[in-house]
Amino acid sequence: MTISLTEENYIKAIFNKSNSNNIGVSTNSLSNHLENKASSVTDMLKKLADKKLIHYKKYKGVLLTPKGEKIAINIIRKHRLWEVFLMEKLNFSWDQVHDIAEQLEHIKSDELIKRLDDFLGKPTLDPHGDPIPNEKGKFNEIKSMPLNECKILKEIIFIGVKNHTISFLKYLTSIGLGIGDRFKIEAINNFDNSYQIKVKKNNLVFLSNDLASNILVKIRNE
Amino acid sequence: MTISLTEENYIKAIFNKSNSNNIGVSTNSLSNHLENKASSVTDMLKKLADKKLIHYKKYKGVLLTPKGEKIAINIIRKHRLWEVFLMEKLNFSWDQVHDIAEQLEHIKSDELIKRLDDFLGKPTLDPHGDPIPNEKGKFNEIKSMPLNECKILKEIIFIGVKNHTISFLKYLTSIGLGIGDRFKIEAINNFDNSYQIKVKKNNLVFLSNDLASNILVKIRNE
DNA sequence: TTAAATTTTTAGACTAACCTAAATTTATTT
DNA sequence: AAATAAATTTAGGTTAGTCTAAAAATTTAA
Repeated sequence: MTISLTEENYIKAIFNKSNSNNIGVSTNSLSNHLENKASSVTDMLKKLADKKLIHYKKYKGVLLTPKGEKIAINIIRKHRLWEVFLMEKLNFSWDQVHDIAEQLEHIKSDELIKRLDDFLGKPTLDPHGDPIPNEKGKFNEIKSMPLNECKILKEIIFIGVKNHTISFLKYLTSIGLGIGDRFKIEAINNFDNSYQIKVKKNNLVFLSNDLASNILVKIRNE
Repeated sequence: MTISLTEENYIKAIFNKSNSNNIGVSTNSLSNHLENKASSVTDMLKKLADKKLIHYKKYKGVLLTPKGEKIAINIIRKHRLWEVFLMEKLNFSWDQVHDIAEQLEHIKSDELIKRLDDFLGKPTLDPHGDPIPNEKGKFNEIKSMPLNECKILKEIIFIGVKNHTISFLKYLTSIGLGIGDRFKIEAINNFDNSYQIKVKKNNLVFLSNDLASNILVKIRNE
């Protein structure tokens, strides 16, 4: 069974919009995410259901079947491996890699991905701090938390972001924050729950609570 | 102006089928090459002509405009750079790279190709010995000749192939011949113009004249 | 140089993926 | 619980790229 590029994009969108609770993904949310009309989504959902890639009941939203999920995870694996390649080997900055990886993720060759994975040293995290599933589709979850859930003045490691927009990534770069960086929470302002942090030898940086909620961190030595 | 993947493949096909003489490429030869029907080719030729990518007169065959040629050469550049990547960095063998490069060549990002080129050390030949055009579309031609035009018993360097079929490439590999290898013409049999060559310390290898005509070589120290 | 063969184009259809507008179902208010 | 609003689906069209079958142009051969 062949899966078209468009079908792959729908499957990926359904995966990304799925919550851990088993609520079906709505037609409208897919339509927004894919930037097309709800009626187009309905058409495609019927097609994907025929192919047994999704569970679909009219008006009731949609969930991936195990088969569909396997495909989704494989696309994500490819996307993230290519992102690592683009940053580590071609020196792209982390805000440039997404659009290119969006194209590369559709290249069809299992052998290519196996060799790319080896070439990159079998990475488990992509440049945005997101986990890269292994060949079997297993994610190596690392326990992380949004920065705004840290209520103690401690040394922190920045391991990922929740918000993947380019403007956000550029902003982090501008204040000197990159994946893997260590920083210290110097103060938490109790009037608005904003943060003051110190990255290496840089000056204090002010982060709103909202901003902090989009930064994923791990507490050192844990 | 956006150019679809299908349009890119037609442009590439027209480029490949164009002779140095200015004879237009026929509808049928494109139809054979692209493995679709002549009527489909006609439809697409009209579209490409509207976009000023080809010169097309009904029943008279087709030639690329400078604009079309530029696009063709850029696709070829991308294809060959990816082939180098696949062989040099991912250790694919030369008979495996073509199909994957056929997909990668359509990835759209000038910045990606610039950086890939740097990463590979700005190569001028691909793994099949074909020249890689530079950013400006200029081919760095090297003078080569088919082996069957060498009539002297000399040291030779194998720099490319004319026949790119996988079976041929595999055959060459099986007799120990790879791009860049040096070998010596030990004998030319005048009854059938077949060749006997010696690759490094290997035994003598017999090559029919037909086979020799598909092997491109350069005479050493020239 | 006319007839036959071949090549190419036209005409009309099909599928995938999209659209708009209208109809239907589900959710929210009052 | 009925009325209204929102979400979703259906119906009918569009475009890109393909197809088959028939018509037209070109080439080859007698």
